[in-house]
Amino acid sequence: MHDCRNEKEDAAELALAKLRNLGHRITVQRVAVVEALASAPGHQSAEEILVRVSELHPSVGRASVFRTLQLLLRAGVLLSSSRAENRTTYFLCPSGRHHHLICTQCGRTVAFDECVAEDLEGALAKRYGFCVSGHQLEVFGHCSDCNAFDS
Amino acid sequence: MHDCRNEKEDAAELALAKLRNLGHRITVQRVAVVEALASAPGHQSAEEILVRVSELHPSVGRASVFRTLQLLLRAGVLLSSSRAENRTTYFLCPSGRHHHLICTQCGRTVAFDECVAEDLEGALAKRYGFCVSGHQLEVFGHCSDCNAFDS
DNA sequence: TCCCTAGTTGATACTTTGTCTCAACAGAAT
DNA sequence: ATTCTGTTGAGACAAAGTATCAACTAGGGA
Ligand SMILES: [Mn+2]
Ligand SMILES: [Mn+2]
Ligand SMILES: [Zn+2]
Ligand SMILES: [Zn+2]
Repeated sequence: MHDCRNEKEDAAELALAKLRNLGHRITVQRVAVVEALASAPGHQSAEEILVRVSELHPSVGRASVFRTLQLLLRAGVLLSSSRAENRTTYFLCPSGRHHHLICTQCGRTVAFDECVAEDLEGALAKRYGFCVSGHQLEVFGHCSDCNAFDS
Repeated sequence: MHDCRNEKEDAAELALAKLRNLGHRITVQRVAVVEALASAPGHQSAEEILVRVSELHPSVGRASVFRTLQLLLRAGVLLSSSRAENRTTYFLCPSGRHHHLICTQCGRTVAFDECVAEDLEGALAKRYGFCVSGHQLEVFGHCSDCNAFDS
C-alpha cells in the first residue's frame, strides 16, 4: 500500500532521528521546520518554509529556520536546488538521493527514480577517503513547452 | 598532447559560439565574463568573476555580469553549485556535464570524471519530452579531514 | 557604408536571501 | 539546586541577485 501521508511522516521522523543521532537536540523549532518541510509536496523556498512555520509557531525566529535548514543539509537528509523552479528550493530526502529533470528556461522540474550512481558511491568513497551520505543528479534541458517557443 | 591553456580557450570559444548560435549578440561585456571564467582554474563566485572582469574592463556593470551568467546557465555551457566551496560558484563547462564530490561540512570539492548518466539522458528525453543539454551529479559526504574531527 | 532597430547596457535603487552577534534560555548532567 | 553547553530570538548587517529605464550598439539589410 502506497500512502503519501505516511511517506511524509516517515521522512520527518527519519530527519529528526538523524539529528538526534548526530547529537543535536530536538527542539520545538527544529520540529516545526521539519514538519513544515513535510507538510507540503515537492520543493519549497526558505521563505515558504518560514511562512509555514510561522503559522503554527509565530515565535520561531527567522535565524532558527535558516540554521535548521543548514543543519539538515549537513546531516544529509535535506537537499536543495538553485535551478529547480528557478529559485533555491529545499526538500526533505532522508535517503539523501534524489534525481531531477530541470528546464533551464522556465524552471519546470520533474523528479525521476532511476539511480545510476549507487555503485559509483563506493568507488568514490574508497578513492577519495570520503564518507558518502548521498547524491543529487540534475539533468538539464528544455521542456516540451519551452522547446515549442524558441529558436 | 594535453594543454590546459588550450582547453580553457576552447571552453571560452565554445561558450561564445553557443550564445551566437542561439541568436544572442556577442558583446565585449559577454566576452569579458566568459574570459574571466576561463582565466582561472576551478570554480569562482559571482563576486570573483566581477572583480576579474573589472580588472580589464572597469566599465562593465554588475548587472551585466549576472545577466551573462544567467544566459550561459540557460545555454547549458555554464554550471553552478551552491554547496561546493560552501557558496555559489560558477564554472564553464561546454559539455554541460560535470561531477563533484562535496564535503557537506567544510565545502571541500573534488571533481571526478566517471559519467554514469549519459545513457539515462536519452531515456529521460524520450519519456518526458525534454531536450536534454547536460547534467550535474553532486555526491555528498564528509571528507577525510572532517571525518577525523566529528562524532 | 550607412541605417535601422531589436537587443543590450550601466547606474543605481531595491528586494531577497542568508549571516552574525549576543544576551537570554533550556536541557542534560552532576 | 547548580552548572554547563547547545540553542534561541531580535534585529543589525552583508551578500546575492533583480528591476528600471534612458542611452547605446551589434549586426542584418538597404
Ligand atoms: Mn524533487
Ligand atoms: Mn568542478
Ligand atoms: Zn520549460
Ligand atoms: Zn570536509
